[in-house]
Amino acid sequence: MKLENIAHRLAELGHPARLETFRLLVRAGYQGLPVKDIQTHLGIPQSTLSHHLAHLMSAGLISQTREGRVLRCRVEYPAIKEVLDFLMHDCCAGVASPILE
Amino acid sequence: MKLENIAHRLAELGHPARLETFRLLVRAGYQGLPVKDIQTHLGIPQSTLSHHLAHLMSAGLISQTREGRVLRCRVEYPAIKEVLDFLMHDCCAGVASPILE
DNA sequence: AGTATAATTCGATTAAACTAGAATTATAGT
DNA sequence: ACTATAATTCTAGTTTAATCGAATTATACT
Repeated sequence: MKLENIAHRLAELGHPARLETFRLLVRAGYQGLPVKDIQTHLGIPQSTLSHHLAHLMSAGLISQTREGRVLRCRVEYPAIKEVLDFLMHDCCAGVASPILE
Repeated sequence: MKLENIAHRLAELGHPARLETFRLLVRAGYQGLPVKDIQTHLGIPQSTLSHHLAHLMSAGLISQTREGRVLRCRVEYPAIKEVLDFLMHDCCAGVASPILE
């Protein structure tokens, strides 16, 4: 995993609306959430949310599957795991102790 | 720790030059690195790097101490630990297994 | 005092992100 | 076919980030 890709994912998580969305989706687990439900929780316009979801998609942090009229969003766990692995291992190699203390 | 602050830190880490800088500083450990050394590693103009360092400072991710003409930069470990804790616990509460598998 | 080095701040430009209303697409139900 | 709902895409305005040369500040050395 290239540093640029990790930076991209961190940047996409680095917006309050997107981080809140991501947290909601993580808490929703495997079943995920429809876009509408996310919008209800965040209370922002559809077009703005759609734009943020496109950002999270572009970084591979979430996926979407259509179920009739509903688009269901889910966390892409391997993607967030790569980010965590980078921060914990590649990035912090050899100095784990100050992090973990 | 408020979600907005975590988002701010993630956003500041979400730039290749800054993430590379942060990785260098983590690897340098407690002794940190002078700005000059970081600049040599990254190969970008001083003013651009200074701007990125100010960003990392604003998020509390690094600190700087002057030693004569040299400004030494260090990782603020508690700050990055809060980010990791958020991603691992607050954000991923109750669904640790898909992350850890 | 004069010179050199480290690093920031200033200033200006370019590029990208954010926001959201309006229009559009896609699907479901009657 | 018509209507309603879910969601995106279009379009445009505003704001913020990124870049970097030039000027400035701060310190050290001789």
